[in-house]
Amino acid sequence: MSTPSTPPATPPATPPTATTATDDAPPFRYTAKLAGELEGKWQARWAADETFRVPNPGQPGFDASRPKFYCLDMFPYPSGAGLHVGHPEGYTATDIICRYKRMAGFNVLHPMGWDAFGLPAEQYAIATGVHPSITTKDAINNFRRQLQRFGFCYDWSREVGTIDPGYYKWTQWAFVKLYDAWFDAAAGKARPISELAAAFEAGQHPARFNPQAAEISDTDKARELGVWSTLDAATRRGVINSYRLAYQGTTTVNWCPKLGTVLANDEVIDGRSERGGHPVLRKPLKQWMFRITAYAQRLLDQLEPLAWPESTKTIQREWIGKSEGAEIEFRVGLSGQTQVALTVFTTRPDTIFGATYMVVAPEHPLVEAVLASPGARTDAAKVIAYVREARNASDVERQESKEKTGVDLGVDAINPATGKPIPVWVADYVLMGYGTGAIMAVPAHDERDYEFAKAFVLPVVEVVRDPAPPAKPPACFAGDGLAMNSVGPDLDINTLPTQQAKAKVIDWLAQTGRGKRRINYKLRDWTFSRQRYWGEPFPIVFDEAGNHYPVSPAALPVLLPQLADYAPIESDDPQPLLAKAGPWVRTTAGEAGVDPVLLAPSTPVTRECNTMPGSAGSSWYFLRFCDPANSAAMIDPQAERYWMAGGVDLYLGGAEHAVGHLLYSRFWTSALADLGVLSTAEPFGKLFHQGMITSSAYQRADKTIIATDLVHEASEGRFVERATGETVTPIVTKMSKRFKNVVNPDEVMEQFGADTFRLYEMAMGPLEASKPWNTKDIIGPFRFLQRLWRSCVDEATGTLRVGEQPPTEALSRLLHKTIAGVTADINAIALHTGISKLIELNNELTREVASAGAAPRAVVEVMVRLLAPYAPHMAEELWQKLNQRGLIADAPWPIHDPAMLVESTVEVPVQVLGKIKARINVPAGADAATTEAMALAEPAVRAAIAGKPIKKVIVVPGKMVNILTG
RNA sequence: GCCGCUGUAGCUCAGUGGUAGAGCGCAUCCUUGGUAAGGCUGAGGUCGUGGGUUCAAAUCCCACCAGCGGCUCCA
Repeated sequence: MSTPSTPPATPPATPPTATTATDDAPPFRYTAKLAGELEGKWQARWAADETFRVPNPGQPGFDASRPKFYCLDMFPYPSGAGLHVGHPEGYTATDIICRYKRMAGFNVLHPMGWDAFGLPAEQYAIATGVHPSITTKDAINNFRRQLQRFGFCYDWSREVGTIDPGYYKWTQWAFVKLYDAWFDAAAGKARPISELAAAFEAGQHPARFNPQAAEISDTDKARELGVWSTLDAATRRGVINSYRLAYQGTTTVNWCPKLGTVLANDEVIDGRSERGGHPVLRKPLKQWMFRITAYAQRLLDQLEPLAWPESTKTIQREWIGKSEGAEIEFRVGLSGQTQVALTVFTTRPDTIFGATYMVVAPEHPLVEAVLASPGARTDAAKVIAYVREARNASDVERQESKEKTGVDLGVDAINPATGKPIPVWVADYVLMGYGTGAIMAVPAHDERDYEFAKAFVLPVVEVVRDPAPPAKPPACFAGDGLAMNSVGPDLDINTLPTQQAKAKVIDWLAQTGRGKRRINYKLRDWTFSRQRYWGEPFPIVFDEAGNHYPVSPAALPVLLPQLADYAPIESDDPQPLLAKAGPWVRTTAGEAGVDPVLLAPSTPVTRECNTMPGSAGSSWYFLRFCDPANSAAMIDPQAERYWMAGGVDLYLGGAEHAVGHLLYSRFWTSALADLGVLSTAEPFGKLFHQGMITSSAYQRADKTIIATDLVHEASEGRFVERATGETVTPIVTKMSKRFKNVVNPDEVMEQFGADTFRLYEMAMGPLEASKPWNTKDIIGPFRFLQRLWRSCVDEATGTLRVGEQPPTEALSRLLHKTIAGVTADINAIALHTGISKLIELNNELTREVASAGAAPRAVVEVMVRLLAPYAPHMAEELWQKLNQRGLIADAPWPIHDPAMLVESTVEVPVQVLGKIKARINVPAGADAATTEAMALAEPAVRAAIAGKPIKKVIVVPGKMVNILTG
């Protein structure tokens, strides 16, 4: 027997009169209009109450008894086009998780900010003259408005933007911190540069250039410098600089003339810029670089325990690209008696007896040495022509053909193992940027060397035997095996397995001074200069001799100067745009804020005119969210220790940042932790990638994609291009303005409301999968919300329609099953299956409403809380109607009763010879004998057995019975 | 070429050895003062293909096919 509920405590002020559907709809049906009203109402309430503001330790209202949960979204670049439907996918997921965590009793840090430096605003400025800060701020305001429309539970009091001077002050500060630091290989961590200088002074550290420095030549590295105090100032400065984590190096960079800037390797795809697809050239340029390579091993080791997708960890490992092997020195004879050393890196020192020739990269210094002092066979003209052509080739051209090309340098090296001469070639399949830029070629056991040897008819000597050769042995065996043909004057590794052979060769190399064990990494130092305007200025000035000095922390930030125009400087050589700001560029040490101890205040200096790349501000923003307004420090240590303990608890964003942003952030965090700024070296304890939301488009026969508005459906399922009449194939692909298949979230919310939008995007499929947007499917989640609303609310009066009667046993069981399921699903980030469970619960509830006349209050009070993370606005409204105090956002998360999950009887299928013949209901927990007896008593089973002898009966209690007959 | 992921109803996806499921779509009927709607009922599946293991395979193993993503001369 149900009792009518009391009227709601707070009836809506004005009943909705119209709907998008019809004017005849009941006044309190859940329509887009009603949804919009509820959503506005609750968003205003959350904002007014500062519901989602979370205090730091030590601040009023901080509850130390609650565990912390730091949930971070990758902050967006606020483009002028506004949000697309891909943004809210991840943001909705984290919002659901954060709302659940709040209800489950956590202190939740869930911030949002803006990655706002970047090229698009600057290109707009070039075209229109509008300052990038204006367009960027407009875009930010639009993004914020759109995000707030979704009802996300961000703590907006913590909002930061990388373009705020109060923010980039600390980006610059971090740069100086790394500039004033070196990596102590012995300690395995970064230390202040002053400690290195002191160690040099005290003679505790040998006075020499950093042997790991990429920017220092081998000859400088080999120099014995002697006693530190006897060195001249320039040498000492050069030595110190070679250790700094931020240094100036002249490297071949990816110069994009069209964008007027240098790009990082991960910003270049197939020789073209990731942004815009413009051609990229390789040019030598003096750049600020970060010595991230010093951290290669740390970045590998620290990666292991992280709760990241295994695929992303693999990508990072491969990007760092550790390979273990040996460095081997070969003597090369030039003209006359001249000999030079040629050092190679190899992972297969065990194949040294099979090294029948050598190859150097076109950029290798040996090429110049040979041309200066040619051998008897040297064809200088041919070498020069080849090297010139190879050097001028862009990356695209080099990759176009894998045909092996090369030229004999006409000189010989001595294979140290055999003592025999082998020719030295130059070829572009050897890359200057990897290892030493030179290889010993072992054509019998390396595919590339084999192809080259085949093309130029060079000898192939087998030195490794495949212990288990396949039926069709390949021409070239690159695996591990047993050494053969490997005896020389003073080394014999015959019959040794590859691993042992490697060890023995390395020992021999070390003993005879011809080489040593070496670990090589693919990872390169991080190019940190850009020649653009809209980025952080470097806190660096140069004296007239070109020496660099940091701006002292007290003088930060170095503000961006105003420019009259933002067009790139027309020049064959890369030129930074800030060079246009003459009066800003030419200043004095005192005005720039250089420490007077370093440089007298009156000294004329010029400022660094490059700016930092977009990845500067994003390498540490997760730290600033912990303490966004601090003007005295990058981050308060207490706040950092609290929120960053174990790293961010959940970091959600696209997989496209697997190596760029995620690696850079790890490097900054590790280095800043080494230097005592942070307590945690790894920024992101748990990482999750959401999939891309795709959309439909059409593809021509030649695989090009055509915009949706240029196609029509000629007949059922057949699509043709209007202009040509050519048949096109419907496909799913990423959303793009070009394909005219972009969905605007504002319009969707206008039609259905934010709760429906959130539900739809989550119900599309697993968060990590890429999923096509189907506008016609949105009605599904909308109807679910409508039905749920109707289960609880009288559509004619808007009053609650719940009864105080106890729920039926079945509904009660389902309710507890749903609590357990939804909770487990949220914890597992399986948000789509959680929605299904809520739909099923509501379906059962609808049946109960139909029979009893009202929904049991006990069920509704739980169901609404389960709904709250997904559809927070409707949940708040129903919570209020249920006459509950306070916000549902602060309500406790329901806990299920495990006893209610135990079924009293279970249905068990009975198979005869593996085919299901009947289903029987047995008491839960019935043993095998009972189950078997019940199965054999079932008439349909007896019929299937048909009197045949029973050979065996398999019973899995509670699961199934299988009867095998003879 | 290498690595990874995916392949289940028309569509999008759950289901990790033991009864093939959900939402949307589709069909039938009901309601026609809830109607760009609600409800009832239903159809629809060689679980990519082939082999193997097992009493039993969508699920485990092997091979192959297709699609998607990443890397790509890394010595």
